[in-house]
Amino acid sequence: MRYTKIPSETIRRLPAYLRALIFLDEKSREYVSSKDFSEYVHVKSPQIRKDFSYFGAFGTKGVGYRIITLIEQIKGILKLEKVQKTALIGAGKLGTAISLYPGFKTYGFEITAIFDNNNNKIGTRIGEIVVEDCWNIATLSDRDIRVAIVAVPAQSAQETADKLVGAGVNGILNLSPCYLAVPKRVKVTTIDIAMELGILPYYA
Amino acid sequence: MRYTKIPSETIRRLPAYLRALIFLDEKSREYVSSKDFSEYVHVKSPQIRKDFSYFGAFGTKGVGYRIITLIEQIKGILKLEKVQKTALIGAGKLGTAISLYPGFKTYGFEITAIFDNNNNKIGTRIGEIVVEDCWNIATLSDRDIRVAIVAVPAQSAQETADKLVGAGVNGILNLSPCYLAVPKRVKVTTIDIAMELGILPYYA
DNA sequence: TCGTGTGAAGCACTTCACAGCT
DNA sequence: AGCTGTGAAGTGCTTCACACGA
Repeated sequence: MRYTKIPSETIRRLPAYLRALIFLDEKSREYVSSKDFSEYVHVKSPQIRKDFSYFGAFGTKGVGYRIITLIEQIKGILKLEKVQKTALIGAGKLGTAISLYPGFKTYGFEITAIFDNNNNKIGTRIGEIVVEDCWNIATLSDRDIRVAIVAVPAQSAQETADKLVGAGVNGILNLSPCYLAVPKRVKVTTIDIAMELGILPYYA
Repeated sequence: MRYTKIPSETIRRLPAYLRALIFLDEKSREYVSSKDFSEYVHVKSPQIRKDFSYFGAFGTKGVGYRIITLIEQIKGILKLEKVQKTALIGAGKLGTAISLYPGFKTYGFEITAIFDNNNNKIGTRIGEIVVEDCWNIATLSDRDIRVAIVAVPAQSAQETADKLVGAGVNGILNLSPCYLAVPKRVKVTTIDIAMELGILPYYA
């Protein structure tokens, strides 16, 4: 099956797989079977085997999958082998919280630039990074930054996205509760915390 | 089709539909056609009609759907008619940012209690709410709070979830990068910002 | 014996296309 | 003429079940 297109649903599961695999690797485990792994990621075992089979067979029958090999494979598919420099736009409460969140390096992301509109914030430090004026976003193309996190108020989100697109960014994680219009070459993922809350009462 | 089970994929789209409908309502629009609405929510028009048909036919042929009626229908299905009191656990940077986020009331959520472990934070105010000790989580059952947002470090997330479950909470929005084990009656939605970033390079 | 790898079957959601109402 | 509502067809993901290898 190595040459078959990987289903998008499989791709969606890969980051969760990766997180669990890194966790297992840190526990010094060498192999994991699809049945055991199922407990960690809450995906049924035939699904896991099917998913792994899409990127080539390399499990050992009777034993399971080698964890380091899986990590390498998944990082390869998701293009996370090398560190991805990431920009953060918005140095408000949410932006600051995010910039200090340690989980990014699990996936190879590193926030290397922070931008804000507010003159009171420009020039201050968050962690070790000096907050820059949003007009500097245009310089991202020269700084090898292709991924950005947008944590600005909804009314300035589209304007920010336009600047990012102009600077050659091709992946945006949007934390504003609004849709962003971007060219097809740019992938946007929007997380609206309030909207995610919205489905809970239905299931309760 | 009124009596058919609504597909879970349709349910997932409803919060986004609701957000767009409220936006249109605020613009004083009365009707919207599936074709127009498609532009706002980026779902194809036959899909929108299908989705709406699951909760009973009430569009007007040649005209479209009455926006207020749609809002009522969707709020009814998602059980968002009345205000949902919501607890926030974790008064750190992320928790504070969330508590000040104005978007919750769009969906009828209102944060009415905040908890933290840190003695320096207990007793202080965030907005108008006094931060309580986490041991008080047990009192939620008497306070008509059934939904909670978990914004604590990963290592204390499971412990927090256990307390919430014990207090009768049946919906948890988990912002920690870890899986929470809960009884079947409890619905958990986990948002891991770093993990969401993880799929961007693949598409870029 | 245990666990992978995979064709085939099953299932669920999406898209189509058009009848029918306004 | 315009747009809804919906069976039917299409599509793609999930699950099954078992042959095969360690």
